[in-house]
Amino acid sequence: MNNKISKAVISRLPRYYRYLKELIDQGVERISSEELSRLMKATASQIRQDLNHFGGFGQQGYGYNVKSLYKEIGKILGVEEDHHIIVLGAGNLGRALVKYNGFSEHGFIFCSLFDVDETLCGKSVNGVRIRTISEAEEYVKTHNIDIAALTIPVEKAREMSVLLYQAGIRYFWNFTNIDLQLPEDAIVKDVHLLDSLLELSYRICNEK
Amino acid sequence: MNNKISKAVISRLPRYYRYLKELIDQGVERISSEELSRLMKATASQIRQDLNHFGGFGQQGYGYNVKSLYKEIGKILGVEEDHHIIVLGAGNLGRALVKYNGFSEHGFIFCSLFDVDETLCGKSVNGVRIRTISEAEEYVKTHNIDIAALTIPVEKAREMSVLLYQAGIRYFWNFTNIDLQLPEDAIVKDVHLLDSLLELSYRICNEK
DNA sequence: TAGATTGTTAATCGATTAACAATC
DNA sequence: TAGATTGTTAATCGATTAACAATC
Repeated sequence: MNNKISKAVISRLPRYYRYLKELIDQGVERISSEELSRLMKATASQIRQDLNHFGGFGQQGYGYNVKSLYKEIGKILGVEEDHHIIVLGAGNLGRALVKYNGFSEHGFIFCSLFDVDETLCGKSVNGVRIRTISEAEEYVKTHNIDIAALTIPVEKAREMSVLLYQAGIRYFWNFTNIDLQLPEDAIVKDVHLLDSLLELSYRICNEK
Repeated sequence: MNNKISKAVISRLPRYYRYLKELIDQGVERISSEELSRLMKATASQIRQDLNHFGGFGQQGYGYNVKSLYKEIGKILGVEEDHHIIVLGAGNLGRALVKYNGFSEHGFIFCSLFDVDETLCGKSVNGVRIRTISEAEEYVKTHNIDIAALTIPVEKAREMSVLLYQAGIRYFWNFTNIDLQLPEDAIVKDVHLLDSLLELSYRICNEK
């Protein structure tokens, strides 16, 4: 089932997932790749190709059952399992992530915040306790943590990403303005906010 | 100079920009595409191709002057011009964006926050005033706004994106969990946080 | 000049789209 | 069965990489 599915395909799965949810909410029971392609502004061909990487979810002459396809993609994306996250940095962004409640319904659980500021230690944000960053290594060694979200300053991020990798973390959600330097088997998902603003800026300046 | 440069190329420019900044900070004066490729984990070929879309910044036998290349890419990205941003939604994420001071050095200026909660009206976040969301349309018509950042709930985002488009906004920084439905000439840069978490989740579940 | 490295063309690779036989 | 639409193979397109002549 899973022989080297390209990043492009994987990155489209959450989008399918979103559109299917919407269709469920609208009470749509079945949909053809053709109809879905019109909604999503993709080609029907691509949709069928993408889905067939994971199995034959459709039925000739009928299309796809919305509910069951939604469920299948959810399974593929792993929303049926819990994922434990720690957040490095209890600044504005780190706290905003923890306060947002939209992640939990897909199995993402914030376990702890960590900050260099010791005066924050012991406080809680949305029920999630803040610890000092020096406790982070020990914490991931003694808890079942899947993902580390990094919302700390660049220099601290360099240091902590390596330290957390050594402690066993392999999945990173990186909000810092650098590329993490980690071994090949670390999976880093970057959210480079400044980069995305700069892309907008490029479009503003070059495409009047 | 500017005949249809692909999105892939444009999306790499901020990254070049970051690495060049770092090299400047380290006091590096010149760099070859070969050296840079090792740093950035790209091919030297790609770097030379990419840069040559915008002009011959290098010199045979020498390489690229770090400072001047940084400056040139900055110009291309438009960091020498100011960009005015409004933020729809004064929730945790909206406030975090406004409070983060790392954008201003590249010309990004937050002009106003807007929220449905009228009790917030008149307050300020990091010196940026909060207004009621019903004032947003009038505000963009009477001020020089380039970018609208959306950090509001889905239903409100659908409504407000159309309204802002009609008021003249063409550039959107979208943090909501939907794809905006706007005419072709609207440029939307999505920051789909849940999508990126789901990609991580996929990797966790499918690549042990 | 010789060496280094670019700018640029050509080759390769991978991803997207088109086409159609299979089948519900 | 006939019509619709998938699953899948083949064709196309675009992006990446390799190669090398140009040139500093």
